[in-house]
Amino acid sequence: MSAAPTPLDRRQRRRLETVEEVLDIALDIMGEQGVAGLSVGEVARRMGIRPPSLYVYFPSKNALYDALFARGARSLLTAMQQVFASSPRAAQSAEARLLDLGQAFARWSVEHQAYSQLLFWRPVPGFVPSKEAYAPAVELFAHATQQIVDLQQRGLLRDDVPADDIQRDWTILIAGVVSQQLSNAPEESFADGRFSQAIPGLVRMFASHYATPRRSTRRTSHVNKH
Amino acid sequence: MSAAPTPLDRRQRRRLETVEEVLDIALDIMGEQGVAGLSVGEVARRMGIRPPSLYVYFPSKNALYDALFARGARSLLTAMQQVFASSPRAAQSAEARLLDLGQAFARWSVEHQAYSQLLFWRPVPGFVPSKEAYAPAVELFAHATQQIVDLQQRGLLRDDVPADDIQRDWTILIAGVVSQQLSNAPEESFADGRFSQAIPGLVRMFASHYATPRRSTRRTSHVNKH
DNA sequence: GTCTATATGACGATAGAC
DNA sequence: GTCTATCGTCATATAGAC
Repeated sequence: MSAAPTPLDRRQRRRLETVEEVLDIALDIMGEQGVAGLSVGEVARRMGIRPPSLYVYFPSKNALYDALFARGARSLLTAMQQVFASSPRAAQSAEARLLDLGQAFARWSVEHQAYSQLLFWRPVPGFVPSKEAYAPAVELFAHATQQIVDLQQRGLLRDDVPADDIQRDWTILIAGVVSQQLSNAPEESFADGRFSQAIPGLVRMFASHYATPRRSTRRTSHVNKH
Repeated sequence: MSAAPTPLDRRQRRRLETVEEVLDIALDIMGEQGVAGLSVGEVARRMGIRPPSLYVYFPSKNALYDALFARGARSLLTAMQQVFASSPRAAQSAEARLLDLGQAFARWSVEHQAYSQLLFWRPVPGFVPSKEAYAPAVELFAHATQQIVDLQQRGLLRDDVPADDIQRDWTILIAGVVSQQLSNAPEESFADGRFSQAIPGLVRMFASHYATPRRSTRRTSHVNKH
């Protein structure tokens, strides 16, 4: 649908290039001033044009935010799909698999902080992402659910707990790492970050907690969580 | 120092009342429009005065944010001190104690979302809280460290892992719950929230992971976390 | 078709009258 | 302590040059 086979003429190609340039510059500004610090005038200033000219490409500032949201969501989805596709059905433990997934997510978040804040928090008053911009995030969530189900079906995660519940706790864990790192140590790299370094230990804790119980082991109930 | 014994005269008392009214209204606006959506003009409008009149009480919009930050941090500290002081040295398990602490923190965060966003995230471009405004948060962090150390000294948490490391993982867990709830389900109450309801299970996982190991149990290493 | 020039109304902030 | 008047900047809209 969106991948139209019709070749783009010069004008359309030039227009797309300009749109990309606007988005690149907007991303720079958000990185410097904070997500809510983006201003249309500043984008125009850096491009050497007047603010009204930008309205040829984006009908409003929120439309610009929406394009940035869509771009960020696609970037994150692409980054995670690398991991989803890696070592398919390999004899990887739940812990190793979850570690790959969690680190990829946290790494992208730390290395794309402006996108992260726009995607995960609500920093811009009045801006709500459109359904189209949000679509890659929905797809990513579905892929992540499937990863949990896969691990359950391979007997690497307990299957007497709904995948949704495991995923909820998993997202809490990773969101916590990202939230703490971005809030308290945004200048630390992923490799050096105090909070990103906690991921292996946390994943080990998580994988142990949701491991398939050994047969005939009397376990403390997981039922009364609700 | 700050609790001056000098009685306030009428003028000073009236001034403080006005300051409190400004802060109350500002909090309302942040709740409706988002933290970055606060505007000096809107505060003045709701008070029935002109915007310049507010500059008698706050020299800038960021000073207003700073007062709100300080107020929020004091409110959170007070809420948590209720829990710190409760059942002192009681024969409470680590899990029960951590559950009380985590739920109190998350409850306050969910029930004071505007403060939470201001305190935990960075939604206002150019605003950095002053040292004085930040002080209650520093004190809260120190209290929380002491809670971990207490549990270690009472033999309820393993003491072969630095309290700082345990606290880091603990803050990640609670920050994750709060972050997910505020981002994805801000309208759900603490009691009904999909993410706040995950706290008991997560605390059980956490308390088990950091429980004092039974004697002569060969355990998977906690050392190679660094 | 894409830009410039220009205008409107809101914002944060300041100066000075009362 | 509150006001009016004012400034510079912002997002946004429109008219018209090329």
